[in-house]
Amino acid sequence: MNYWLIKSEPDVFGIAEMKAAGTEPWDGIRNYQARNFMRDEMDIGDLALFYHSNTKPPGVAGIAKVASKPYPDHTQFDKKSKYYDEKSKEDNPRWILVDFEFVCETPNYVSLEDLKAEAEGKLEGMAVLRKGNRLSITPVEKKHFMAVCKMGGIKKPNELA
DNA sequence: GCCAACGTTGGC
DNA sequence: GCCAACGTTGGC
Repeated sequence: MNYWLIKSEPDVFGIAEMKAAGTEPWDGIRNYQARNFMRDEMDIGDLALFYHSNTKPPGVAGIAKVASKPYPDHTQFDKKSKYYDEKSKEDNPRWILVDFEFVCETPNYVSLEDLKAEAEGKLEGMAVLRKGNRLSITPVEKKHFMAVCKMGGIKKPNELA
């Protein structure tokens, strides 16, 4: 069981859309490190902090969980998609994703500012707090995941899975 | 809208 | 395989 943080822009696909969709292929990831996490390290049932980026204020808005094994991102073959990748071949797809399933919204929104306030406390070392971090998927330590859940008002994060 | 950080591309 | 140019992310 691993824990993650996934970023999404709420103007494009936020926790509300995630809730409405139920399950959603996490497509459009075009970064090898992020792809490798999905392809190599995620398992069904892994939990993720759903983070709103590029918004005011940025922060954790909910929880999602991995709902599929890794499989090719169909948008890479779709010429009409902005994620189309002409260098990717169907018999050797470059971009791999997993589905995420809505779990819950956090009763309290945990802003980046709130997270930063614990950067030298209970969230010390958390990837999203490191300067210059742009990675859209990062691993999260269990203790950090639990701490963020508590900050978000989730009383029993152990029972989410 | 700015810009720092940093990943990717492509010439050599 | 180096590295300059370029593009993107994402906080501010």
